[in-house]
Amino acid sequence: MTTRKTNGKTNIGDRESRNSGKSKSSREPGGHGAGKRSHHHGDLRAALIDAGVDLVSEHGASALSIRKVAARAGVSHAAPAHHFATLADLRTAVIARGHLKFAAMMREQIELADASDPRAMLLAACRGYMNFAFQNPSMFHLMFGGFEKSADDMEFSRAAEASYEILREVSAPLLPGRAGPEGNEILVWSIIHGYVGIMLNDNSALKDHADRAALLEMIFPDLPMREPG
Amino acid sequence: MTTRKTNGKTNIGDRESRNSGKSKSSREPGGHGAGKRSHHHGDLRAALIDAGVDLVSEHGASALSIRKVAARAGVSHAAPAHHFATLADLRTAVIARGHLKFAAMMREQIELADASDPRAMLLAACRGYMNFAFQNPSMFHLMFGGFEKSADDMEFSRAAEASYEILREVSAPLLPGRAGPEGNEILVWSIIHGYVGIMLNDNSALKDHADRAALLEMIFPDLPMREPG
DNA sequence: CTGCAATCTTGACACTGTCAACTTAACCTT
DNA sequence: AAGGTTAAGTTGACAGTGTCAAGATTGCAG
Repeated sequence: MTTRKTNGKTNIGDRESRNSGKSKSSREPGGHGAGKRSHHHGDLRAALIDAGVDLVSEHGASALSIRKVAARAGVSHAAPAHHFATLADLRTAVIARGHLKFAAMMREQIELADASDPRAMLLAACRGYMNFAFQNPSMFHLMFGGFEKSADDMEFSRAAEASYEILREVSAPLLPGRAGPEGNEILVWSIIHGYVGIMLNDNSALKDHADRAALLEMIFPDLPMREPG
Repeated sequence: MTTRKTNGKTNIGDRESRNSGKSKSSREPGGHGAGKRSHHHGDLRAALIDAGVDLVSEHGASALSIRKVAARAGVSHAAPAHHFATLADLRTAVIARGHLKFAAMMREQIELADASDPRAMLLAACRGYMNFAFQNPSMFHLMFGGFEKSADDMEFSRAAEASYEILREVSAPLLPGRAGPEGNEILVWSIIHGYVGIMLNDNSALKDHADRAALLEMIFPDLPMREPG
């Protein structure tokens, strides 16, 4: 039986918030570089991604839908097709956006750390990793939960690569162990990725480890690192 | 434009494979224990889960659908409702089935290992873990990819707990390090879970590590273990 | 100013989960 | 055994989904 929502939210397609507040007649169609921002809507592609990010954050990874982002952006259900041919394309763009924030949150912590202390740098990156995952669990699931992505999205590829590059950087000072340089990088990566994945999967017994920042330091083994200098 | 399937498979609802081969009049309604196996169909609940497992294996974690498992079991689209009230319930049952195989594959490897060598036992469990994940990637995603589950499913809870118990067992001989006994258990778990998760997420550079069994031994740090006795 | 191409709209189709009402079959009571 | 209750199956409907097709609108290029 469980609980059922009888039929909430019938007011999906409320238009009228089309160009709210933005510049209406001062469109300044000049350069401005990357954005398409040409026709009716100000910048629909970006608005759809924004809506998608919110949607995922509010209702989970599998709540991302073409029709809902269209409604949120105030356009018809078929409008997104001109920017994202399939749902996977939209999803990939949203994931790319997620990777930007993911990388930003890691860099944020890294810049607070002592740059001359490789271990502090590594732990800082992992702290940023965890902060992102626990503050955006749905986005994390969307990014790493095995959803289909359009492989040819360059924006996504670059954003994802930027994230991985950070982990490569902080793993670089590790002295190669049995597994070689690449092996240690994978090790660090596996630990933090696996730890977060487990914690997000509501696994009862381990969930109540409140002080994750402290646990982070403890959970890492004594990886051999180069001397600072 | 990507590739599109014009409109394949219109023959969804082919009935006629209702009781194919099974005992038709010799239903033997006696004890036989757990199964409900009472009315029209032989054992619809199990058949639906079977179909669900196949469906996930063939078309991915998000291809699991009530109507498709119903069609595969040869019943109407609303028949599953009497066994699984919602899609999340069906999904949870399929995941429970996955955990059974997951645990079995770990135990399979453990029993091949030298029981007096704790490290061999731990590596064996992890080998089974990896075997399951790489042979059933879609099921792995379904199990750990953040899909909604019905929390009150006892069959699932027991199956999942059985899996975790195996990891606890093989982690037990670890000597407590900085993180304490529980910390080391989480560490082992994180490494294998994270490694598999990363490998399944087609992350370019690391994908071509062919010999995973060999890498498995290398990637583990030198965790302190009790002497065999 | 005329065409064109990009953008957005409406409409349709097949598919989905879920609910409601109905039919049927198995069991339980008398 | 007859009858009633209920579980297990059916058809039908509804809202919501991705996606395609065709028409309308807009801004820019010629």
